[in-house]
Amino acid sequence: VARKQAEAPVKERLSRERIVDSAIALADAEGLEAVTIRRLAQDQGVTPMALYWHFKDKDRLLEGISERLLSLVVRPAVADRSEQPWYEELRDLLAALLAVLRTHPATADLVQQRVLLSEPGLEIAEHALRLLREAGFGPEQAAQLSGHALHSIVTLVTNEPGLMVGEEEGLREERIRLKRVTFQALPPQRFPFMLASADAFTECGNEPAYFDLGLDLFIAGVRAVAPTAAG
Amino acid sequence: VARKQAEAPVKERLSRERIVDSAIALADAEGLEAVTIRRLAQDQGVTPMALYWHFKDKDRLLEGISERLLSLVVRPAVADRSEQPWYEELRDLLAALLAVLRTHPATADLVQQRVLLSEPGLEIAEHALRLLREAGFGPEQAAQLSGHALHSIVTLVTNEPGLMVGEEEGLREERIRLKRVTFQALPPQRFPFMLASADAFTECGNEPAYFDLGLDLFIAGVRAVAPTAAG
DNA sequence: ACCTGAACACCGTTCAAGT
DNA sequence: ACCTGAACACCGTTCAAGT
Repeated sequence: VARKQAEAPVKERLSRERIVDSAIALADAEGLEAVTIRRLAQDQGVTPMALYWHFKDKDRLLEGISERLLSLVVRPAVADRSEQPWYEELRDLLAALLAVLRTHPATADLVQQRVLLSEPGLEIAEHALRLLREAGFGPEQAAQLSGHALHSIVTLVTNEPGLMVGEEEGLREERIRLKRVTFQALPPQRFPFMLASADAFTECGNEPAYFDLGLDLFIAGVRAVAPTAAG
Repeated sequence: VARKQAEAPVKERLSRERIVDSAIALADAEGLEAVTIRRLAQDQGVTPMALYWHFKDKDRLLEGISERLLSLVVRPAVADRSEQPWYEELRDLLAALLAVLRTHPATADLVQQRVLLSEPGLEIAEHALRLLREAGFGPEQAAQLSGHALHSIVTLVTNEPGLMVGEEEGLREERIRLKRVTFQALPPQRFPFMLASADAFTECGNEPAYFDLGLDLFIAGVRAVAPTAAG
């Protein structure tokens, strides 16, 4: 049997799994725009066209990434309704998704656009729909709200202030400083509230509070527009 | 003075305004991915590098598009608080933004990422912040919620079911039909709720209701998490 | 001030061919 | 079954040069 090489470009066999693995790692390290067919091939020590044997085209590869990440989501168990209302289970479901996406922020947008194209994504959607129907929403509203739920989570991850995936070491502080300076240069009489919030736009002071407010906002909204008094 | 040509590639002078005009028109017609430096140059009957005189790089051009669209937003007048609560004015503000973005759905994501980089964008943000502060939120929460507000609007526009920018004439029906078939092929015992919502995922039955629910959801959420009893 | 020409370093993808 | 080589039609961008 072939011995595993010690150094960088490990040359086992290529496979869908290996490609998706390295694609996610690359996105985490350098951002989604670094994930190109040619770059992945290079990292695997292989010709770009080799990837086309395993994926029809780049879009299918991105689908593969999305599927993998969604499969990592640990959905909450179906709760006993006498112990936990629908909106708490919904919050747990969204929190589970949030936990995965926070680990791979660069891929969040990717996942969002492809949830309904993979089994694990469909299962999450089905779960959300079930809870929303329980809340009294019709099929159309439940569909729309499940989409908004997903999008709220993605927004939280991708728009966290001060976060920027695939950034050079040490550049972060400089970028934040520069952004802060830009904001503070705004005319105070015209933009007093922007100035007051300048810090909050440039850096996330309190991560747990940030994510909690995001989840609360969505859950509170759904409960408020829910038809049943149960909400 | 030079007479205006009747036929397609109108050859007046190039300018930032003309470039932005044609970029928006192109995005509307064929989607944002069609908006390339080279394509824009070709449509203007000019060399690609000609554009670099007017814009430092493509990112600045996209900023120009964003600024233009945000300048089209007609913000509501500052209301008398005894007649209109803060959340109604906020809803009007978001509805004004929504109206513009619905006209150019392909550019919605673009605008979202660049609001704080243009004067008109900053004015909209300032307006939203003022209302949120009135509601009792602190600078950090107001900043975060203004971001969510914007993102909710963009989501509504870009994720409207059945909508897809820059699509060939007549391909829409075929694509929707195919999507519907895919959904209906799901195993009914595992995805009963997905099946029940299949139509809602593929096509928007009721546009006004769709947009109203989206706005209601956000406004209700903000009111619910607002610190003051006034909400 | 405004635009061109030629070149560079990238993309995704096809197609025929190798083993 | 799995991968390579060569080619095509695209990108954004730089740099020197023209008028």
